[in-house]
Amino acid sequence: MNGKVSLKDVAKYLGVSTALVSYVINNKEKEARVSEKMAKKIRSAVVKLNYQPNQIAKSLKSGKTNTIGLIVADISNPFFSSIARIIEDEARKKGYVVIFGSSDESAEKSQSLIDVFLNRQVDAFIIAPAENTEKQIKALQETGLPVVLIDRYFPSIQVDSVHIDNFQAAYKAVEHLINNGRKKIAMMAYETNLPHIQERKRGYKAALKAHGIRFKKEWLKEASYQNIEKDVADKMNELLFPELKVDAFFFATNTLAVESLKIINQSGIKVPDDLAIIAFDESDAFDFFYSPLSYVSQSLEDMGKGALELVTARLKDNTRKYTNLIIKEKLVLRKSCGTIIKIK
Amino acid sequence: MNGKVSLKDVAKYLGVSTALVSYVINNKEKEARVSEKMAKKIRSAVVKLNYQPNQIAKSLKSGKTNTIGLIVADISNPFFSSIARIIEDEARKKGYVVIFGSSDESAEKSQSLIDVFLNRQVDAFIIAPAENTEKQIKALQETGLPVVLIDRYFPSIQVDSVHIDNFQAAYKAVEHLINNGRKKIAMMAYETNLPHIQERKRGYKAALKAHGIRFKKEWLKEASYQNIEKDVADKMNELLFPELKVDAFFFATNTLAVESLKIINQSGIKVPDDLAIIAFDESDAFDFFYSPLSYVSQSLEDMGKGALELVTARLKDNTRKYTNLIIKEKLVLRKSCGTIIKIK
DNA sequence: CGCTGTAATTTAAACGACTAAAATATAACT
DNA sequence: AGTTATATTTTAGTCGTTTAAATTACAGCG
Repeated sequence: MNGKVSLKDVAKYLGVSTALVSYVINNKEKEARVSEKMAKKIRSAVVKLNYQPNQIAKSLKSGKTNTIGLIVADISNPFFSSIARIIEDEARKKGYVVIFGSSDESAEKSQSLIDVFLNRQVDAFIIAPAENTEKQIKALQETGLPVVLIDRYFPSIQVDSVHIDNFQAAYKAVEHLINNGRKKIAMMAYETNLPHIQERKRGYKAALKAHGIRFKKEWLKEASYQNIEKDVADKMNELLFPELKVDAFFFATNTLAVESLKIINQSGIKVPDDLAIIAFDESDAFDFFYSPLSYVSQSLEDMGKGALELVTARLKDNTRKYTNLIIKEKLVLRKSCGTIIKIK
Repeated sequence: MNGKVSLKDVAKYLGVSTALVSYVINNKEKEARVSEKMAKKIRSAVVKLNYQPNQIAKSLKSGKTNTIGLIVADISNPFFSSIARIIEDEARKKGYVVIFGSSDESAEKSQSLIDVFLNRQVDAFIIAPAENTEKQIKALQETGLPVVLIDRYFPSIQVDSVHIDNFQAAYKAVEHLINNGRKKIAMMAYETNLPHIQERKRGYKAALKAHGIRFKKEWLKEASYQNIEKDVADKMNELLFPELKVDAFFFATNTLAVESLKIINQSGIKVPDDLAIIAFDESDAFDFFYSPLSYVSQSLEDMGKGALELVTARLKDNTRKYTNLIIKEKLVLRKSCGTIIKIK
């Protein structure tokens, strides 16, 4: 049946000890002073028997599984699956395998995933943390395992992370709307205390203020992650009906944007004439919306590669100081903002 | 540092043997006749010391890793990441963890992923197989591990699989175009011998034939996966310029459709007036294209759940006969086909 | 008190690899 | 031949768990 060939089988086949075979397989012949011809014999037996080392056994001995645990909000969201793809590629290049899980923005699921991965003895974690998981992350770090946060972060704890400057990105996006002559600018965000969203809100408000626009409470709409479809519809409608109360919209994430665009599409409102739009992240929907969306683009490649680098750096030296790798964002401008109205 | 508590630690703490602790932890007190009060003592020590079993060690002993290897063409494609999400959820419910990899439609990458996963001792494979990997799949099966193919399949080998009836789905899609009065219907497919694509082509041709339309070779366009952007652009242009040579298009996958829509968007061609469209799978792009696309929808939920069921069924009984689980597809009709012209 | 039967616990081997240390073989010198 | 040095190979313990088999403890009984 399961003709799994073990080290012992190879040794038995040749009538030698397993130690010899192990040395040769791991290219330790020099240190272990294995004779040339024995090494040759072993190598050919390994090929002939098609011996494949059992990683589980190796892991037990070495304490290393060469596995990275990846936790994101939802792997089916293209933003995360694209990152996952990059992390997967980079990880494999370095001999790692990735196991993944989706937290659905729930602290409980997050903890349960962490526990499962811990029991599986992953060597490191890459996490886009959910709300209220600071303590989890802190505790996880105290196990001594490398933990790298992506996309989101917690200023309150010392931990490696990769993310953009969300304040600045939001500021620039909103400023662009203002420079295009918009004065009543709404924002759709998540109802969350996650710092990256808070920063985006802060950037939004700061841009308004810097340009002498008085922020109005009713401009800032927040949807809950668990109930996004209904929430977005309700909140959007508050601003769109009975009459359009704003002249621009800033969407804090791609999902929020996509959901909102559905409402806008049904509403008869004209983008960018009646309403200018700028969003966060990317989506096929942004390209195919009748007035292609401007958006803040984050380099997922930089994020994924950065995360892997931080992981490997810490695996090498767990005493190094924590790094917040800030990747740069980019404003991609298209039709949805209208043309720039020069401000003298 | 890594204050990992082992069975032995718990045993030492209580001054008993590891066997006792193991029995209690695994709820084998009855069979092993562990005394009530010893069981209680052990349980509380386990809690107090926060003992977490080392899955690696368990796996070595049991030969089971409770891990499923998932191989798809590209995890960043929403079609696959959505399936991955469902498989992940189902797997975790059953105590499994998922490790994944993207083959990029390359037989070599596929083999290398299989090898990596084999060495990791995964308990089962779920694979959307790449072109020319029949032998790999066959060989993999011969190891005795459960293998379930999703989305794609190989009639030439006996293996569990979950997929739609691609012939029928394509047939119905194309027939719908014909019923809407279209007569010159093109298809964009992949340049591949993968049976599911072949079936879609066969369905396309059969539908034409059944309705008395003579298939023209130049209507069937094929793009290579590796060079999709350029290929799609070139092939589309052949049919769109200098003048539009067809009145409808059938796209064999979501990616092909999205790439093609980009060309159509630039071309000034009107959908559905000049050109009717029907596609496969789903995409945000289909919803936001100015003339929302009709498409063949596959239930990814059924596919993912079905795959897990086949896996677990075979884990239970490896002698059961192979099952091809055919899930049903659904034609979602929207603007891109125009209105139905009744055929008396 | 010695015997027996059952209850409770421990021992020890095993999973498959790695590796320090011990053992043996071979060669090189007196 | 005996000694020593060097080359080569084997032994045995370990990682953390499981579990069949062996051992020990204890209660009941004549």
